[in-house]
Amino acid sequence: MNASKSESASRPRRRILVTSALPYANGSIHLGHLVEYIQTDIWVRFQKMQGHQCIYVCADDAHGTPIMLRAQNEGITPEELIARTDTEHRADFADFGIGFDNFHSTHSDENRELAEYIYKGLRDGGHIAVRTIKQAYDPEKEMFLPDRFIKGECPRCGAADQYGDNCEVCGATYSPTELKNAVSAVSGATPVEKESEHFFFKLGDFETMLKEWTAGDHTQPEISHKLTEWFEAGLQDWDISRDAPYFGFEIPDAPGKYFYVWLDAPIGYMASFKNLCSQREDLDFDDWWKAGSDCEVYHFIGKDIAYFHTLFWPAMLYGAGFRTPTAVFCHGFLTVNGQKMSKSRGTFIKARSYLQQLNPEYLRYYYAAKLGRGIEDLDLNLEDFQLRINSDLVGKVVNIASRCAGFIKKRFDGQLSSECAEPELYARFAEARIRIAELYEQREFSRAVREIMALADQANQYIDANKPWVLAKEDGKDQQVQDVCSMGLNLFRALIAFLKPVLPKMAEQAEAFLNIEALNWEDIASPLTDHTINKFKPLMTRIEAEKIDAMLEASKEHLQETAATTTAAENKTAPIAEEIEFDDFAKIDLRIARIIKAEHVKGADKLLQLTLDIGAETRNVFAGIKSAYAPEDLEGKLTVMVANLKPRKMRFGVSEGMVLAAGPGGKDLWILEPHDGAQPGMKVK
RNA sequence: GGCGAGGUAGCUCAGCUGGUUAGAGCGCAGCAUUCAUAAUGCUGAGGUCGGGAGUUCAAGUCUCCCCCUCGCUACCA
Repeated sequence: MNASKSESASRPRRRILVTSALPYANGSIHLGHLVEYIQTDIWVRFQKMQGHQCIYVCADDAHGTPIMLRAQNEGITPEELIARTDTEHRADFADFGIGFDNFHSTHSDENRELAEYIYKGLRDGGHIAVRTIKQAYDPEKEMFLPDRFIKGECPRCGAADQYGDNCEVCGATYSPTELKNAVSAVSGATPVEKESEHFFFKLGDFETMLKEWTAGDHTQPEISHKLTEWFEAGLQDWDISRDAPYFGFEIPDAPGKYFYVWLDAPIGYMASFKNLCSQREDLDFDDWWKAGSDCEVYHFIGKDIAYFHTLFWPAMLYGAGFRTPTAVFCHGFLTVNGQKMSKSRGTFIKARSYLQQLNPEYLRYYYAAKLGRGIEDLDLNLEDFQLRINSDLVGKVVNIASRCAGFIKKRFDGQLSSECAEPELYARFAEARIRIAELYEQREFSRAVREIMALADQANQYIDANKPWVLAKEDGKDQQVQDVCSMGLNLFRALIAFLKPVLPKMAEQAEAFLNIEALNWEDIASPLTDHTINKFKPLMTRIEAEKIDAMLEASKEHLQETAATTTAAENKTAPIAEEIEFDDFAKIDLRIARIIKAEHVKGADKLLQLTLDIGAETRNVFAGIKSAYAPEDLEGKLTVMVANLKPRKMRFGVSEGMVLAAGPGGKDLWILEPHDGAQPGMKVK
């Protein structure tokens, strides 16, 4: 013990600030978010166990148009909305054992001050440009509309209900002004074009600095490749202002202009830390954030927001005279059972839905068992999840304590042997702490877990080879029984310490069982001897398949509610088109068609090629319904087509008409099907 | 289409700069065991390493072509 303390004291104590990306205050935390928070939390807990000063901060990302509008829809203020979300987020994180040192909000005084300070620094440095741009404007609501709040018909394919930037049906990209019959998704009014002055951050000013920074091992190799690509494409000015009304911070000396949410979001990392500094004597904000600080700053993020964190963010900090991040660590996305999370399959699982059925530490372990330092996507295979937890944690690790504790408690009154029976075996475990620590440090959690489980196997093999249950029946073997079981418990203690960053709650229970102080990494250097333990209680129970099923089922139900509400909202925002004469309608020749063949189109993302029988002839039609239908599900079915639509040459061939479908797009798309009795070729009127 | 990341036993994944019969865990089969939350131990069966061609004495590992998956991006009524 003493030796280990001096050893740890001899290493320099690092000062490390760690962040996870800020969750948006407009929605619930789900299992995808948790990959990042769990990854970060494990790393932070590991650093703390090493004796370093490691500070983990986060905050809700509370600004922006979606939050403003959602609050309006609910008839509450944005402040009320974000306060409610804050409570929910904090509870979810706490229940998953995410141990933030501080969780703050971007809608805070600290963040306002810092955002203004950074902005002024950039402005005074000549890095802000002002230009007038044209933008869609809702005259009724009197606000500028982000692209995703404008809906209309796709200028190319005519699909209804498409967003302002691209068509989900045909994939066309365009500007919102090109949409036909465009309406504001906010009020239903027709948007008009209006000019406005916007502020731009001149990212290009920082090209040299950024190239140096990104070359300096601050990002993973995969991201560094991506950055090269971005540099080649050229660094564009970044639009950082939005016009009132907007929920955010007003820009200094620019009434009616607000910081774009993505400007003040990363500043929220600093703001949260600053808020913590105000509560703690031992932390000095400038010490950590001044240029050239020797403290370390790490951002854990998803690969989708790498651009913000590896270009905008370092440039902003540098331009305003602050230090830049030590490193930005990206991770991949979560898939469930090998596919993107899906609401209809019930695999879009909220943190709370999980917690209602399962122990959060199961998920922490499973993620740890699959996380590495790369940016590959991580798959939560639920069957594998169940088997893995039951086998590794319950069957191997916890079982070691379970099979030793009874002997020690009953026959030796909870007393461990005064000497370590197998010093060589213990030394193997003790020495492993160096290797495992290095793996944690490198964020190679999956490798660390593999090492730990290999040790757990050794512990079980040891017990099996020495068979205390046999010795216990023989006279005069008491000492051996005590020695073997004490040894087993010491190996268990080491395993628990190794797993503690991953399983903090189970570690705490194990510490109570072993009757010891909170374990630190170096405690593993020597075993427990002459020590009294407490009664053993099961530390973890097996996962039952029913729990997983219940979680999926609950997540499915959840979808139905949200689907109903969004459909209602869309009906409201899609007004009936202009009145027409019967003659206008009669021009359209609609026919019953039988889909005699349906197949994928090579190279097309959204199209299916249909061969339609309309009685007298067959037609070749391309339909943008691949996202909603599999070809084999369509063949043989009847539907309705526009038979006299002028043939259109497409990249993949000529389309001789179109089939009719309803729905917003994506998976939610339904083609029309006549009642039984209709025959191919019949006219629809 | 471009760029990036992948495609290794039923499942989840290791395999660094090319070098003995391709590995682990889980699952499966058989045996042993009963201290332990039916947990543990031993043994075993499973792979032409996405496909093809090439470089090499030697390729899962390098080169080229193709197929598939995921992401970003563009295009496609």
